[in-house]
Amino acid sequence: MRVRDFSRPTTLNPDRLFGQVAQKLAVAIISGTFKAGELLPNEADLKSEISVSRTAYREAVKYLTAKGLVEARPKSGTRVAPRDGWNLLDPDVLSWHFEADPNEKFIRDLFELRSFVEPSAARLAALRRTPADLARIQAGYHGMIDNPPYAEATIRADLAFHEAILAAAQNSTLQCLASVVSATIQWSLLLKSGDDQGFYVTSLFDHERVLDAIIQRDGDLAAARMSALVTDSLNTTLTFLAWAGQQNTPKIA
Amino acid sequence: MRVRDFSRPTTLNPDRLFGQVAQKLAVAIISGTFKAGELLPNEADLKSEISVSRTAYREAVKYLTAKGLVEARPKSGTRVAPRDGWNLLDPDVLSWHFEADPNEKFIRDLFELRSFVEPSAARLAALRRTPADLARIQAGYHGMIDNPPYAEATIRADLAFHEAILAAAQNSTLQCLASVVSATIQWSLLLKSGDDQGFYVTSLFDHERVLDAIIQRDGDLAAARMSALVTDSLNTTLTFLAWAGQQNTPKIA
DNA sequence: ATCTGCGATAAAGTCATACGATACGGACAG
DNA sequence: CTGTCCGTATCGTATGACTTTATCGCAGAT
Repeated sequence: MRVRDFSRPTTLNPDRLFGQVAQKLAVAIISGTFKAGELLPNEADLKSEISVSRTAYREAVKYLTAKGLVEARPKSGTRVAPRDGWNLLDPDVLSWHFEADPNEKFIRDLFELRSFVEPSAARLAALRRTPADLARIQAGYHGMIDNPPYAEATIRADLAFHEAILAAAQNSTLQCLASVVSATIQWSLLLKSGDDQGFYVTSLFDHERVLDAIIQRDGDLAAARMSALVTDSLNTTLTFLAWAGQQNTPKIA
Repeated sequence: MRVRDFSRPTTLNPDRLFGQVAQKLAVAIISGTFKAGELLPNEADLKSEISVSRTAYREAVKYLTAKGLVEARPKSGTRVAPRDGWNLLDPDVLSWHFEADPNEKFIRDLFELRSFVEPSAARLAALRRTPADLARIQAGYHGMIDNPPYAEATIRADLAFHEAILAAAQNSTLQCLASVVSATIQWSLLLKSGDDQGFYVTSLFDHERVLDAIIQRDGDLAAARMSALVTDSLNTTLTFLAWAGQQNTPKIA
């Protein structure tokens, strides 16, 4: 399931060697290749898998430790942490999920969280937006309608639209959830690519209505419309997930 | 402002050397000792501050990199990242904030986010709770009323109460926000310690009403009552913040 | 036979050193 | 004053040795 990831820059640098190792390990953990037990014998993996120095390996492990994926203890080895210890909201962790098979439960959870947060964020954005904020939001919207459906530029504009709304809410912690919103958007676009155009025009209309409410500075309206947008997005995504679930073996965690 | 931190176990191990270095650096960054520019000359800090090997130092930096606090570039040095790049929702990052002076804007932001998320979580908890979930929630509540006000056991029970509700919502991403809820609770308890008892009984009553709604499996009621609980908690905290702001110099970022 | 305690051991943690890559900045020449 | 070049500072990576720690097994005692 290797797919294009349009996430805003994560903290991990894939150019660096340790970054590649971290990514490789992380994807293996998230995919379930490594369960929640003991894992990779340090030196063995070091020498065999990819010839990499202990330094690079250890720094990769530290990176994963910081995100709660693994926990290393002096004697028992480096274990994969239980899933409820992972920082699922971390941009890197979210991004790594795109490299693994879609986890329906997880995607539903993300949408659910988004449905709690983003309408409220839209309300605040309508009330607190600065002229610069509004310009960013409008730029995102225009980027969506000025580009062909499902084009990379369109997706980027979509993400920019939602990020701009979160930024306009003037709440630093809400901005940290931008990666959650980005992730759900990307999942929905990815999963329903090649689908009919009905969903697409609906989505555009939903965005326009949100933008309109924010322009009017109508908080409640913005929240309601953003709520509708998220619901629509979720429904189309679920439609595909249900369809895909019937196709092959439904391996839902 | 060093205070007792009752957070659930973070991923950082303070027993390890690199963990102490990471904590030290992180607090310095969050406190604003290091701004968003160049920072600590590697070797100089290495040799002077605390005699620590390059390995420990580098792994500490990698840990902070993973949380978005710093970004190291091959030549220009290790810079402190701009604040909007920090993973403010990370348990460690939240925890480190307790070591710095209270940042009113940040605390307000945390409460705002909590007010968006926790009522919805309470609604789900009322609808999806298992018997085990309910037992956990009730255990938390009883821990609050069976212990003296502001005792450590009471605070732990308070945190457990809210964590149990988040867990009962059966949404893994909501559980990741438990640290946000914990942080706001601790800020409110910390800031208004030594205050009058009125707030305390109000808080207990708020909790009881939430529990009652969850027992009744009334989602809307649970959401409304949790919303009231958060509002009350925020108001008492703001009361103190405003009062404290008049006392000494209001250095609010 | 079960429990207790101590030591061997394995793995992570830490330290020291070395070399390579790179970007910043200053020196020198035009 | 400007442009080029080289030195240097700093991070990235590699390697080897030593230390700390916690687990496991063995031995002894109850």
